[in-house]
Amino acid sequence: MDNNICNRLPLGRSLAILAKTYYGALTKRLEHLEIERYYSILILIENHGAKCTQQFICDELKMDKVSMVRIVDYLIEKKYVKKVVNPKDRREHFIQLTKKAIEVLPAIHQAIDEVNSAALKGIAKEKQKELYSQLNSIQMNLAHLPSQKIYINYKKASKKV
Amino acid sequence: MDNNICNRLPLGRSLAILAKTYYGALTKRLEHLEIERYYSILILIENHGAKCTQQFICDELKMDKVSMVRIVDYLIEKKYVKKVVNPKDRREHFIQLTKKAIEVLPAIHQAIDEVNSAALKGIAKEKQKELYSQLNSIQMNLAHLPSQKIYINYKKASKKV
DNA sequence: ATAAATAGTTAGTATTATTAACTATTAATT
DNA sequence: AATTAATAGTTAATAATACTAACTATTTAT
Repeated sequence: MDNNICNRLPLGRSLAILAKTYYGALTKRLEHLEIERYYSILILIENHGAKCTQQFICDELKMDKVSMVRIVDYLIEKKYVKKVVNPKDRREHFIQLTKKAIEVLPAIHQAIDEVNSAALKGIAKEKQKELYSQLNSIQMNLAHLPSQKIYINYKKASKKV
Repeated sequence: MDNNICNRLPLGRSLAILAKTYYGALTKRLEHLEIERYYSILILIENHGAKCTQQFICDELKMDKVSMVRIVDYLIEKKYVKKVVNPKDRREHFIQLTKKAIEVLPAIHQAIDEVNSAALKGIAKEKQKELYSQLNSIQMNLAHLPSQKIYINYKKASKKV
């Protein structure tokens, strides 16, 4: 049997395992901050600026908006973000970083850098870039893949009708 | 802002999104089979043979054994697997494929092949191998990563003590 | 013979995802 | 201008999954 995890399992399963292992390592480094797994949200807002609506965050992180309500509530309770109604469109709420979040972000980046460089150890810098671009390309390829059910092709012999 | 998902988000988050997208595509192709996301288990057993214990499956798929109890129950209910007590060690139960599972596996493989080739479109065969080997190496690197909490390095100026 | 370890199970809890129904607001249509 | 659609966010209910602890049965180690 092949000892490469990607050959033993469906690609998506391998990716899920990687993601879980990565999250475990990262979350342990940051669990005392009480941001759970929500550092991605802080980083998203950090990158995108003061105009992140909940819907935007859901779209970027491929999460559903119902779950996002509670996550944002949690982050507000922990004082990492605040909600600001968009005066131009009062349906939208901008989720913005607080002073506390800004203070904490360097530690988050440090943890991510540590785990990233541990994860990518042994992979040359150019290869890392190539890997990132391949992963991005996979995501793009899958994002709008039409779905068609696959049916079982029973052999006539095994079907006694 | 960089438009590559891996540069916008922590690597683990990008991988989780990829995994989710992949699973979505695959599950839609197979949802009528009522194996939920458990085709990985069938494939694992297919590869490893008749001596897969629940614990082995958990170790391979990085799942916890408590959840595995219910999943195996579900797969038994749907007649995809059966439980056989290991006569050499009666604590262990081998999880084995049924005739139904064996009949269904070609359809699962076809679906995986379809989604894989869609996902990897535009990536040359040798590059695919390289990608798989990089993903495997990331998993190995992360698997036994020691964890150390990262603390916030407050500037003296911002701390009025 | 006893203690420790392992495989699996059950119960309880927490997290997350999913669906549907809802409010408030904005945009589109007649 | 009035009505209808659509959008952002919320709430409630349900289902899936993960995690912890406590438990049984069995095997291994002392």
